[in-house]
Amino acid sequence: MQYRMSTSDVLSTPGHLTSVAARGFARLSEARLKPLGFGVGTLPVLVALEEGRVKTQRDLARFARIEQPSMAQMLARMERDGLILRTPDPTDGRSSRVALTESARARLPEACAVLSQGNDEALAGFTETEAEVFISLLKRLIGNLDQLVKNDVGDR
Amino acid sequence: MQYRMSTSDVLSTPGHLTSVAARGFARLSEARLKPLGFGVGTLPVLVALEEGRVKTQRDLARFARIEQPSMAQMLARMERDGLILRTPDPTDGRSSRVALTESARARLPEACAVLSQGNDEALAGFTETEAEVFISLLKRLIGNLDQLVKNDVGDR
DNA sequence: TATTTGTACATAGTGTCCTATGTAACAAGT
DNA sequence: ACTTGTTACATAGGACACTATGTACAAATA
Repeated sequence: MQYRMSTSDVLSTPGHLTSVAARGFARLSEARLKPLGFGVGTLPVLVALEEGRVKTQRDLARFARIEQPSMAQMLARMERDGLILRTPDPTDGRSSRVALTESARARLPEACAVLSQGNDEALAGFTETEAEVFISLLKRLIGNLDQLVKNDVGDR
Repeated sequence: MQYRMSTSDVLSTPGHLTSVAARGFARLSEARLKPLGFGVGTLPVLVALEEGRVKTQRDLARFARIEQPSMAQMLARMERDGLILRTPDPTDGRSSRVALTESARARLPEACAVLSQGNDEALAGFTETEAEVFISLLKRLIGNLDQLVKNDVGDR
């Protein structure tokens, strides 16, 4: 389309704007979750584990949409911080079963409330429809990006 | 609003979705900029410097919307990689003037084209209006987040 | 059964961003 | 001129993500 990109343009790019928005969310959530002893990246893992449907590192990574090494590192931090426990899987010698600690389980509802609250505040001034449209467009965008990344990066 | 957050909910949260989208953009751009010798985070800096209006670390940080230490680290990497040069500011002993190297300036237009192309592809299937609406909602969201972060984190 | 292929995880190294804190230079007010 | 406050940057340390690569176990196949 446009082979030239000026100062004003870069800042209005979807790529840059989503980055700014994501970092805003992260900073806010970080600040609010810290008193509860959680980090931003841990929440998807905690919620997935709470229901007990997901137990392995592989499934957690797919659920949270991060790569396997990122999840490995995340679980290491979470284990260090007493949020999870890992026990060897009896049926598969390569794998571990991940479980929430009682302490983490106890604090989780509060964290979810805080996060939910933050999302609502971030959407202040949005009508119900606007919020829905925004989410729907975001999901379509993500679908496109998934395809592009798959082709470009040569994943899987 | 809702004090309970189930497995399905977390994934549809604006916070999580923007994070996924931002990482998708980053991975894609990363892969495409790498052959040109640029990283994702460098582009805002390069574009700002190209026009010559912004020269100091402080202004670059404000422009790219990252914190000062992040920009310091970024400039260090860019200097290491031969993208920029720093010369002491004659009028202010604390500050440095940052300038593009010729090599970086030469490769910049190609990088901008690549980035612009990626943004277009990410918006595939979006009507013109949808794209505009999306950007506009994103900006409003960012405005809200800025306020929230300012209050919560206690910036400045 | 032996070999090959695939899967789950670990490790190493890096990029990008953050907060917290220190230091040196400038600017203002007394 | 001197103190005080502000500003620009540096440094330390950590979170969270990625790619690239190695290893051990499982599954499939010859």
